Amino acid sequence: MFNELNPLLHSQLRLAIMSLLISAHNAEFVYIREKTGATAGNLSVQLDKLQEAKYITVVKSFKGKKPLTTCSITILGIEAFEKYVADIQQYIKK
Amino acid sequence: MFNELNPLLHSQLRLAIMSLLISAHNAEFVYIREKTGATAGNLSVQLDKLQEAKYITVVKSFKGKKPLTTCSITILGIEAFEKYVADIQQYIKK
DNA sequence: TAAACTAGTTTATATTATAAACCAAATAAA
DNA sequence: TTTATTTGGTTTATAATATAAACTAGTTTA
Repeated sequence: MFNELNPLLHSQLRLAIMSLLISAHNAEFVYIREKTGATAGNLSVQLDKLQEAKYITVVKSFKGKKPLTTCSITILGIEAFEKYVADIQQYIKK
Repeated sequence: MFNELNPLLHSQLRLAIMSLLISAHNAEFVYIREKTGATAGNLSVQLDKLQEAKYITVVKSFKGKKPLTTCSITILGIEAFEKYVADIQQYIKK
C-alpha cells in the first residue's frame, strides 16, 4: 500500500537540493544556499550525505581566488529522485 | 521558491495515516496499523501527535469486549494535508 | 593592520522517529 | 483451573536526524 520513502530524500533540504539539480543538472554551493535558504553548515552536511550515497558529485575548484563548490546530480541520483516522486505520489493522491 | 514543509506531516508514518484518513475519513487503530505496517507503539505515538495538533480526533470505545480506537480527520487536518500536498509538489515537479 | 566578508567545514545540541518493554484484559491450551 | 498466548493498545528508552552555532582559511575593504 505505502512504499517506503527513501529516507535520504525524505528530508526537506536534501529534497530541495535534488529538485534543483534535477532541473539544472549542476549548481554551485552558493546558488543552492540562496535558492533553498539553508545555512551554509546545514547545506554542507546534506551535500556530504548526498555525495556519500553517490546521488551527486561535488567538485571543488576556484573562481578567481574564491573557493567554488559545484554539485552535479548522477544517474543514480536521478533514478532515486524519480523513485521517490513515484512513491510519495501514493501518499498524496486522493 | 521552496515552501516550508509542515514537519508534522513530513513524516512517513504520519503522512500515511493522514492519507488513509483523507480517503476513509475515519478508521480504526488496527486497520491503520495493518495498512501502514507500523508497530503499535509507533502508531500510538504518531496518532497522539496528530491529535495534539487537532488534525485528527481519537475516540476510544469497545467492540464487544475489546478496546476500539477510532480516528477521524478534522477540517483543520484536511486543510493542513492539502497545503502539504501543494507544497511538496514544488519539490517534485520537474 | 585590523575589521569584515566569503565560502565553506566541523561539531554540539535539540528534535524526531522508532522499537522495545510494558500493561490490562480476553481467550485458548494444558 | 491455572498458565500461556493473543489482542489492543501505552510508555519509555534509544538511535538517528536535522540544524545551527562555532570554527577555519583565505580575501577584500577601511
